[in-house]
Amino acid sequence: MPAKRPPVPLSRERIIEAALHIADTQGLRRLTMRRLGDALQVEAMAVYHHLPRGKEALMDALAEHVTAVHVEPGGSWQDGARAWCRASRAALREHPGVLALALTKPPKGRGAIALREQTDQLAEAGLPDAAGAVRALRAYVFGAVAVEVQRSGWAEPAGEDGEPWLPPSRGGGSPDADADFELGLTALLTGLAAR
Amino acid sequence: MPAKRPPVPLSRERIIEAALHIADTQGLRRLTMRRLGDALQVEAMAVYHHLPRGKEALMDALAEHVTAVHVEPGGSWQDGARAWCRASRAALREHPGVLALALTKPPKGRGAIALREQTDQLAEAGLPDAAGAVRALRAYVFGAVAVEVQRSGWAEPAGEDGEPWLPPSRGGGSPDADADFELGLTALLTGLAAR
DNA sequence: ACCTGAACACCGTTCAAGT
DNA sequence: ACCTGAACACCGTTCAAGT
Repeated sequence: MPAKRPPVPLSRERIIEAALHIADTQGLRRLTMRRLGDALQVEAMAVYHHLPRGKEALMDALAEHVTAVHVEPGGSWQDGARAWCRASRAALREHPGVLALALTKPPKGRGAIALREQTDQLAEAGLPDAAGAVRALRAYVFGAVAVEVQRSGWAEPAGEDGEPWLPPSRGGGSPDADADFELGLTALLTGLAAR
Repeated sequence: MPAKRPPVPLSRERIIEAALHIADTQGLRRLTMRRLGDALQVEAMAVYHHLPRGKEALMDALAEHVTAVHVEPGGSWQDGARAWCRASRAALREHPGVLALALTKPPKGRGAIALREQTDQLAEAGLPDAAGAVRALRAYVFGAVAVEVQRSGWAEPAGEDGEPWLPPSRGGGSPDADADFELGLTALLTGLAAR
């Protein structure tokens, strides 16, 4: 006979993981404290012990999770910028259910830190206006992913009534979306170099 | 003594207008059928008569409102594209409360029509891959506005407890945001011409 | 320290009923 | 045709209580 209490205790990580799964799978509007509790085999109120500000804290944590991207420093600033943009795109695409939060919530916590880190790395690699560049790169990635995810048909009725959604394709994007992204990214880097 | 019934009858337009005001002013999460009813001096249930699919239809209508942008056809395709991007940016900036919907919901209804119209206008003006161009332009505008609105501090606690929010600045953006937008737009148009 | 149960105010939506 | 009132299932959050 199984124990009534969850075998592994609750944690911030497990809560976020479960929340991401619900959002990606059923949509943000169906991510509910009670449903989240169910998924974790716990009463909804247990979540408040790990995320004291409740649902608002959960939303912040989700945006942070998908937005706090790091890459190794080496190489030219172009290499660094390219790697960071690719990684950011991948992170956002992986969790379309919380894209609205990522595009909309101002960076906080680990997300804000990652931003400063990337700015420093680009400056270190010799780029003059690193802050402006990070702004432009972020805007590029945001726009590209927003259009990609819109076109992927995510966020639509999901068939008749809440049946789960299949990710657009395994391990990356459709080849033309990838090519578009790389093309625009190269153009943007050229533009930034000419500033 | 005032009449109990609203002097001017409910309509789709008035509902959308009131909903935009609530979303821009208090945030999307506080846009509630009941609050919407209050703002319109009507019971919440009256809204369903004008938007049969209820809140889902309301969300669609809001995204549509802020997304269905038209400009006059004349001039080079560059002129047309530039005008359309400026108008789209202005429309999105005007209603930061529903930006998440606009960036996230696939175009439907008048929004989808406006997209086709703009594609046709660019093709008519001599641009080879007009569909790809509209995709790129849309991505550019989306990303730019997302970063702008994030930086404007909208969507934050709004002070202590739900006090209203002041638009970033009257009649347009901060001058450097405008300059950044124009700079990137010019670069993008150059890139599209070289395809 | 960590989780539960009951409670409260609020939410979306339905449906029959009013005018 | 247009709106209301009452009702239902569900939601976020609190708080005292259990272990």
